[in-house]
Amino acid sequence: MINSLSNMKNYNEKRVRCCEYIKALEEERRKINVFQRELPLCLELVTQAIETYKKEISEPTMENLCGQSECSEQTTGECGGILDLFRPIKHSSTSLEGEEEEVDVDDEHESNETGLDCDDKNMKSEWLKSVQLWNQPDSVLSKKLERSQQETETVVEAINGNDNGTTSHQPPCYETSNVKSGDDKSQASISGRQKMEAEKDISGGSGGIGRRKHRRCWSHELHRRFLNTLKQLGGPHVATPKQIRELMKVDGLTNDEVKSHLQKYRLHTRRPGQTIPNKRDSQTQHFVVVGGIWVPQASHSTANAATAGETTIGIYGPLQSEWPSQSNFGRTISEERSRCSNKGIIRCSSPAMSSSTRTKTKDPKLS
DNA sequence: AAATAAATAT
DNA sequence: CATATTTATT
Repeated sequence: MINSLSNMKNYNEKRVRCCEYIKALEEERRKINVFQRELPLCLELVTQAIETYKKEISEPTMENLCGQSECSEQTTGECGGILDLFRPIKHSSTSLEGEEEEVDVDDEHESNETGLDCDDKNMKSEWLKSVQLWNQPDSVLSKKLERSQQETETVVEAINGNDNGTTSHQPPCYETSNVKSGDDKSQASISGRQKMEAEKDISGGSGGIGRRKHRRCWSHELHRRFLNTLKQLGGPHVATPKQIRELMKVDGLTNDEVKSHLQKYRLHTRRPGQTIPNKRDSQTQHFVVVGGIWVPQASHSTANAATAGETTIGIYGPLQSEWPSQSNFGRTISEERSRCSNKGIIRCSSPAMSSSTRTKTKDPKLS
């Protein structure tokens, strides 16, 4: 008797929780709806989850007796139900594809990113294209929900820049808002942000205008996209910031940001490793600096390859995963420059001439 | 305190 | 648009 009673009670409780959960899920779904295009699977997942739960509470058959399964353990994460849901659906992908642009040709290489790809892999066909990538509308900071949200969040964040949740180091990503050392969630982050903005008030004084722009965080995903775009445009040296930005179709991304990133990339992107074995050609080493990098003049296609962009991997090597972790750069370039002018070495920097050459009609191939 | 990503200035 | 310099963050 008692037993059944407590069971009953138990069940009711569960039911209530389920309802709450469903509600939360629905709300969630509303939010993701915006991303319909880019996160169709997420949407689907959530939808299915909702349906499932609804079904569950509408037909209270045996589980109440068994007293376990379903929502009960949502707290501990990985509510079995949901997970189960995930599995089957997950692979179903493929359903959507198509879409307008499929900028993503690529990937021959890259993405060794251990952890985070999985999902990424599946839906990577195309992610957002006109979605707000960063500055979350801050209005709604949903954090009421646990796991399920994290799933979606993870995806978004991957793009958005903060790759927490999944693996990943902690690359210097200091977007104004979140996650520093993993503690200041929710409220803290908000106040933090506000404070920051207040402090950001450079310009000294009165106006309050002229606060510095918030830093854009180039997440892996974003960078990946950047790279792809770059590739499409024919290499870092022929691609121009504007083109890149346009091709990337990432909402909110500005020319300047792209420009800056491109600059950094160009800087970094010339790893000395392996590019110039230079052991060959023991004679005088005639070097040409092409696009800022040293290159043995001897080789036939030198300029060709370089200017043509097109997989100048030999030279720009690391178009792949990441650019050389970090090392010296920067200062060296100017030094090199000056040196070459001094020594009288031929320097044919493509960008220089390209700027004049290329105007509307970009034709890098044509030297 | 050095290193570096990003913003801004030329 | 390319580079140089400054600023901000870790």
